[in-house]
Amino acid sequence: MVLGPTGIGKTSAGIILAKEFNSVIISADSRQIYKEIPVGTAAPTPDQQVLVPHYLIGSHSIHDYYNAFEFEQDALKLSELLFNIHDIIFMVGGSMMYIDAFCNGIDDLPTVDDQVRQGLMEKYKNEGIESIRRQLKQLDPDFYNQVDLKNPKRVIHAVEICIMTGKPYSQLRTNPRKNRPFQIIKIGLDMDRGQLYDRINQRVLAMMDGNLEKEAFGLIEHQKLNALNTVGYKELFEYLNNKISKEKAIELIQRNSRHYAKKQLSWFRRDKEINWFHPSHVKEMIELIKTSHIN
RNA sequence: GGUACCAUAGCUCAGUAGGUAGAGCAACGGACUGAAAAUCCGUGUGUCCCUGGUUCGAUUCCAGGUGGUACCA
Repeated sequence: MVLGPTGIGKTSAGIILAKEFNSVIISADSRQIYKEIPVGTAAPTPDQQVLVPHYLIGSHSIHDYYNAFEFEQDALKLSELLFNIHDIIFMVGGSMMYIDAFCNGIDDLPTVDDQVRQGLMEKYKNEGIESIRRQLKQLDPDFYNQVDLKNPKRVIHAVEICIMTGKPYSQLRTNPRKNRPFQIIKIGLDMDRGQLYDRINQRVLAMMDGNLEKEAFGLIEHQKLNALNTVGYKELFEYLNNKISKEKAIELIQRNSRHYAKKQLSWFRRDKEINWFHPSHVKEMIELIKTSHIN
């Protein structure tokens, strides 16, 4: 498992490692999985994918419904197949919740019906969060006491699950720690924060020199899709809708990418199983894999 | 060279009728169970340019210095 903040160089480090072990890569990236947005997500290029076979890159459409549970299922199925051929396989990505679902498992909850979600969204818009909170307090007082009541998504989702199952959401949250039939070695990539931010800022400029604007322009009719509520696209849609200048959009993409990197580091920091490396220290990573790998 | 104005947080700037200071942005820290590149919460981080003077006390007043800007030469 190679993880780390956006822009740190997971893709190239992962390719070097996978080549070294003559192996393959399963991506753990909630946005590179969509085939329509390779530029803004800095997905591995066709050239890179020739060097090492990649899975779950561009395998889905922005119109598909996808989530962490489905990722867990897809990635587990793939790994089962691939372990028949390879002794070691690599997972490379930075989507925290996807990685967590793959490593530790995630509760099997029903997919939320579109009508239920739409109905609650309407209620939220018209009556405000307080009304959803009251509903949650009634349906699941336990969860009401532990949830972040200021976070609409959390509150709404809990109510959704209560409605879908007819049971309190808190009863369905078992916080699983599933055992996997394979060993997981976690390699985290990190570097000086200022250098990382420089890399991120420059990568955004490189994307703009590339085809990011064209990519976003081509998707403008789908701008409401969740898959496009993504750094790089939401800002460009603002620009293409004449809400902000192009320069402002670029600044915002850079800033939001930095914020995202910080958030990823904040999440990964509390996982004590992660072995941290500078992205250039590939030899040390190989050494770690060789010494900790149990046949 | 002369005159005027300015110098406070990473940046742009407020302010203190003399009691060591605060906004916006940036930054930093955190939460996280099917939307997660999402969503949400928290935190001022400071030789108030330097050296003297007045004062119980100076970032604030005074003098000189340094740097910047504008105008005049």
